[in-house]
Amino acid sequence: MLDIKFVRANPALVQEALDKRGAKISLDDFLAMDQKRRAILVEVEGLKAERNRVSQEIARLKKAKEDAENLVVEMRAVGDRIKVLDEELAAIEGEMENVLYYIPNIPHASVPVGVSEADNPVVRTWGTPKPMDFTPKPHWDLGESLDILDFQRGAKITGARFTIYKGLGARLERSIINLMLNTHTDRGYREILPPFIVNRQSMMGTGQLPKFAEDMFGISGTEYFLIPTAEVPVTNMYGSEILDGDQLPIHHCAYSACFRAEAGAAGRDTRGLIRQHQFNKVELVKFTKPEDSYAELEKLTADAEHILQLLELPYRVITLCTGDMGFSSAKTYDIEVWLPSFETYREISSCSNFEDFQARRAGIRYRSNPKAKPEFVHTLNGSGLAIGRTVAAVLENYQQADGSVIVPEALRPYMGVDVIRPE
RNA sequence: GGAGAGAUGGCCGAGUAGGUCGAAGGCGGUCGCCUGCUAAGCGAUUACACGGGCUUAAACUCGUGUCGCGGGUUCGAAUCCCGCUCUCUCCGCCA
Repeated sequence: MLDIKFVRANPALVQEALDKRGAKISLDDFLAMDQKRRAILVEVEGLKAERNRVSQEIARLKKAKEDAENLVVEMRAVGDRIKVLDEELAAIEGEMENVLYYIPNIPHASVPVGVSEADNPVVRTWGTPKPMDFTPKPHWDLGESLDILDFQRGAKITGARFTIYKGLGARLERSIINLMLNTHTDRGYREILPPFIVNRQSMMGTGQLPKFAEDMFGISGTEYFLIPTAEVPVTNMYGSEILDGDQLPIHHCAYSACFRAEAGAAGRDTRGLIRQHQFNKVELVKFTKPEDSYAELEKLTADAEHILQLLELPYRVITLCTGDMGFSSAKTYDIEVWLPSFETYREISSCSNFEDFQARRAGIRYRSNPKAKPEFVHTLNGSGLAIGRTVAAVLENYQQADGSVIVPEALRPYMGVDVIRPE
């Protein structure tokens, strides 16, 4: 959510930012509502001030056993008028809030202007795909022939885009989770295991709601939602709090299952682990002072990359252009891992600086010193990494001509085996 | 799930036969004083949001709102009424 004072003071700048994003929102109506709101506020507050003053006068008169009936009658009328104005005010504030909640973040000045993923520049590339003297199989074929992934039965017990991991497949998923959590905690992130279900307010806080309700799994009969990412519970942990400046930066890592309805994505990546309604992810979340957030974004991205380096998986980093960025983000790097069967790089992590966009929605503030006024923190997060896609990348990049898969060095202590063969 | 108790400022804790209470007192914090150092002591100060005025801005100042959340009664609500949420205790159930 943007600062209404900032919007008021810089309407042209905000409008330009919205246009660059391709957001079809006009601020004119909003600014007109803002003006009306303040006019009503001035009137109603004046009336309330009068009522407060006269009410004290009534108290004084009654104590002195004098007649106050005239004033009471007068204030009754004032009270009626206040009630009417308060209702008008609530209506207009509701409308404004509704607009404000649907306005995306303003892109950082360093974000390239563009309309689609085709305009995302590559920042750097790490590693080179291993040459293969055979045709690489897609991970779903490998998973099925090794009997470690079961898409058929996953669909039977739940539905499409739900997968069962078996044997060393389950072990691989768990090993990757542990490798990531151990690595990140060693590098200064405090581990969190959050609830996988959150309330509506948390979903508002990080920006999934109200705009993207159709992408979420809500729990019928309740106001609860399955989390689409650990970002939601972990970021909202400090909602409505004022932190001490010396607590910052806060670095958290968190494993969670993630649940996404992604109604609009049907038809893409229908096979394999790439696009599931339920997947596992280790998330990195940071709370920083505003002046540090962009340096922290670089470090966070590097921490996510570090996992791919440990696994020796080739990847590249791209900057999302203005037209391709997520709703809440001010700047996003995507990390894309090489998938041989796709003959391309696919997203495995998304690292974003939200600046104060989420902090304002969720009410996460800090004091730079004990006497300072509270300011909004900056929040950042990134996948560190998506587990299912990492499994896919490991299977595909480490496959051999005979259909077996070599276990990457870094995972062997967790896996207990060097090679995955049909059992 | 059933029964009961509770929710006040950073923390503890007063305040309910409605009236000058944003809220006593204590602790903690900050600033100043004092003091070989430390400890102790003395004084002052110490919520947040929104809006008006002033201003480049801040500071300042005025006002409004906030005593879990939302609504109601009333000239006036921390105090009365209704709904909700959360916490605690006991019972039941349960991994």
